[in-house]
Amino acid sequence: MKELSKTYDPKHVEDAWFTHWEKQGYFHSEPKPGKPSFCVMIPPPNVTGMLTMGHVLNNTIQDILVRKARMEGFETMWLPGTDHAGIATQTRVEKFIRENEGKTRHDFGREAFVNRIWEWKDEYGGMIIRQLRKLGVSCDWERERFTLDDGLSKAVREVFVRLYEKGLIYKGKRIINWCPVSHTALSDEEVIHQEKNGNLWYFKYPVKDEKDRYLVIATTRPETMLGDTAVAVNPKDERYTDLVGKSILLPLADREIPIIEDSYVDMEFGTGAVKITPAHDPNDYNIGLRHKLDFLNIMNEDASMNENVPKRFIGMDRFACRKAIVKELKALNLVEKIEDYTNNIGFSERAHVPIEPRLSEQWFVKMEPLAKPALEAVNSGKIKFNPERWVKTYNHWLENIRDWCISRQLWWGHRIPVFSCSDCGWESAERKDPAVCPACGSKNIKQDEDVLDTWFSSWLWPFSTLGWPDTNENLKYYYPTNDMVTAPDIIFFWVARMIMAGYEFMGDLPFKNVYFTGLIRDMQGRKMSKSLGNSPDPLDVIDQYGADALRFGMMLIAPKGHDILFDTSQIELGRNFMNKLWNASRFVLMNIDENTPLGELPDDNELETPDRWILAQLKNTINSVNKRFGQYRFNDAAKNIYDFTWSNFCDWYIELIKPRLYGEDEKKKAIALKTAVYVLRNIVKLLHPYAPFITEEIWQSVKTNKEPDIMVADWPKAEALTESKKAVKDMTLVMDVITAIRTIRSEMTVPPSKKADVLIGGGTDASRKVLKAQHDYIETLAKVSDLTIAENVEQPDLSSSAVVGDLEIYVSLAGLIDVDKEKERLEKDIAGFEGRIKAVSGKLNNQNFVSRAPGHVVEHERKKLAGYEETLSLLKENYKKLVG
RNA sequence: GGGCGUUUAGCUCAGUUGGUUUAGAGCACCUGCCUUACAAGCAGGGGGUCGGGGGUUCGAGUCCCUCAACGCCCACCA
Repeated sequence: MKELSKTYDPKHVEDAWFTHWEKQGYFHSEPKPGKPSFCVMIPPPNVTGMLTMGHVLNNTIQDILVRKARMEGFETMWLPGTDHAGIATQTRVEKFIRENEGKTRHDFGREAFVNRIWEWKDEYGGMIIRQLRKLGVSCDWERERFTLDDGLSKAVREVFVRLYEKGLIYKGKRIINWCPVSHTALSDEEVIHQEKNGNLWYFKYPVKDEKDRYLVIATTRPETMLGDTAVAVNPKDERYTDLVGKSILLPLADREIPIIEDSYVDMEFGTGAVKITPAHDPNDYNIGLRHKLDFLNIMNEDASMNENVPKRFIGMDRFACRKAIVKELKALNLVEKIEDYTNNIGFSERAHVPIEPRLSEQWFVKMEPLAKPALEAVNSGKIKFNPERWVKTYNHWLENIRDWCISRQLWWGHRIPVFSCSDCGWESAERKDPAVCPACGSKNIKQDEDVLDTWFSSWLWPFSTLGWPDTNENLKYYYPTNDMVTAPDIIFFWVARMIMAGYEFMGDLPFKNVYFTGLIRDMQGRKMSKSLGNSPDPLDVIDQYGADALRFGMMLIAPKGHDILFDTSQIELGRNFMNKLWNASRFVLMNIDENTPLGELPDDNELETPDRWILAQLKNTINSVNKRFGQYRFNDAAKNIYDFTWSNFCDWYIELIKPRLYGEDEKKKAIALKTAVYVLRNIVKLLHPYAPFITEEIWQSVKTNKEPDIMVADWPKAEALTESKKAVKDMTLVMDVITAIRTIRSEMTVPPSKKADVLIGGGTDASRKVLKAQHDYIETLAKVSDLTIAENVEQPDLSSSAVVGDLEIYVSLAGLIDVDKEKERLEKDIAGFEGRIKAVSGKLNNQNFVSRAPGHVVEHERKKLAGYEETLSLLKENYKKLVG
């Protein structure tokens, strides 16, 4: 027997087990040809990241999948790692250096600065991985990877060169999304569109050689007017036909620009005349191309005005310049009106400032050829999405895919492996840095300055982490992986691209299932964010309630694929459950000794009805849990385990076996104990994926010496158990009777200390036989002093009555009966059954129902009605007796 | 402008292919209990007609249409 504290204290348990598991090597996996594998790749968190509730949800789900697979006998490998997160990390370290040393990255130069980031990474990076361990996640920690480590860098380079050689990577001068804070290009996916209240300014542009004639244009971005190189109208717009071909004298800039026609222009919007700024707007850029306009760049990298604008504006920030321009135009009486206007503004995902469309030379991946097999894989069901509805989103993006801007003007990342020769003009992507120009032998070669988008390494994650491009055992054994668990907000960034890369480079799918989690929000439905301060620190929650409670509580409130409104108080449910389980275990352990056989089921003929009942319920629970897992319904499976443990095992079964445990009959006691231990062993196994620590702790006390730790033990088998339909039916009756007596006692406020005499009459020979056989349980659980069960019983004078089916129950209440209360009770019951009878007979009186509904449904309703009527008549009889 | 999701008890949510009771759970609430596993607990109770409207069906919270509210995603109208 083991001494256990009255309240479960996770702190004393969790870290120790994690250390133990790691020491035992349970986390590690090696290919075992012949044995089925189960592999999950962690979505690598940013190396700068800290653990959030979102990570808790995501990684708990992965750990549940992985731990269950491990127990089911798969060779299970969950590969952890971090992402170098180009912009986020570089920005972070720049800030660090600025704050600590007052320097900028330019004070160091590229190489020294990158070295500083590596130093920073070694010291502060990957915090999140250490935090994840507190959660108990069972990653193969020996296989931790980093998107910028040597192996992955090799994969990135190989992929770049292959795509380059295939003609799928090209360099082009385009309008791209420019982040004026990070000074780099961004992909379309890194731009967040937000509706903002702004203005629509109507400016009067003077027409050249036409006195007092103006063309009024509407704009949301006055500052770009300094870069206008045309004004466009729709060719069908008769209002302006006579102006086409004429020129505008652009105010402030004092330039002459043409008035052109283009069908892109919407006649309905604004004035139907549009200022064209080809270097600062994607649409204007296209018009500029069509009409061979000048591309006048008027901004610096930080979105301040450059030397292409009149002197007084040079150096101004774009928004300051906007104000200045409006002011000057107003002074010139060239502002016709200003309207309120709501428009969509693109913000930089990382720096949270409006992006600036900028014309620059960048590298792109041609995506369309890659999209085809990726679309096919998901639509044919080879790769399954859970929930399935995300397929639509996925398809829409892939069907309208645009080329991917992969170059970033940063220092932290994989440098683009393109080299060029300044002597002969040779340029090529190379697997190895060339020493001299392969074309002319010159030493004047240099590498492209840019680095690659972070996602250019992430999209290779499922196979680059396994050693690709080198063929090896790991790749052969673990690829394709099984489940990918991620949030839907990176379906484009990552999921779609991984599928494309999987097919392009491995010729096969990267994973078989994708599970999209919901987002964690606060109780007001707001996203959790640092600035709102509404994101609890998971480590605090773990400290307060324990990792198991956090994991289980989180899973209980996380329905499949839906957002979660999270509040820390909800974790109390998890904590309470852990404590409940702990105490149930304590109870069992207090009663067993060294001689109690563990893991054995008593002989079938020795079992009593409650034993058969709990084992049948256990069977149902195992089956149901397995089914829910198959559907990725982790919350439902958690609920199954919770209900079985709390309601069936604790509330009923433990109470039911107390008479045997406290009785004199050693054999009966042993059978009850064996069964209880058996059930408890299965409970902790079922719960282990959710709550690894407490289940391991309890398991140690109920496992045999030969059995391994729970983390590597066998998953419960439902086949080992029988359905025992009769036992379930009988116990249901017994429990109903007990509940009915308890209800009377409670409503009549009989003190728990006071036992009452109970008479049960009516029913069938069979049902009375069942009750007689189980009378001990009724007496104990309903606190009955004298129990009489007979076909005909006489209602005692001072008693309260209830009806269970066709059984009448009388609880003797001498001195406690309150006639008014009793009347009220019976009236309520009678009304209840009258309501039911009305509903059912309504159905049965409907000829259409009787003739058209399936026979078994009608039959069922008939049986219901008969039962209700019997109950009702008994209730009425009792009521009559009561009121005289 | 397109697409998606949500709307069930005071709160947070279940309700899987339409037919087991008059729709369930946790929290909150009310009553009674420190009953030797557990007061982070035990026993009992009250509370919703399932966003509005229409339809299909013998039968709908569960399918269809429509309206409304909230939320999310995508989209180059200045």
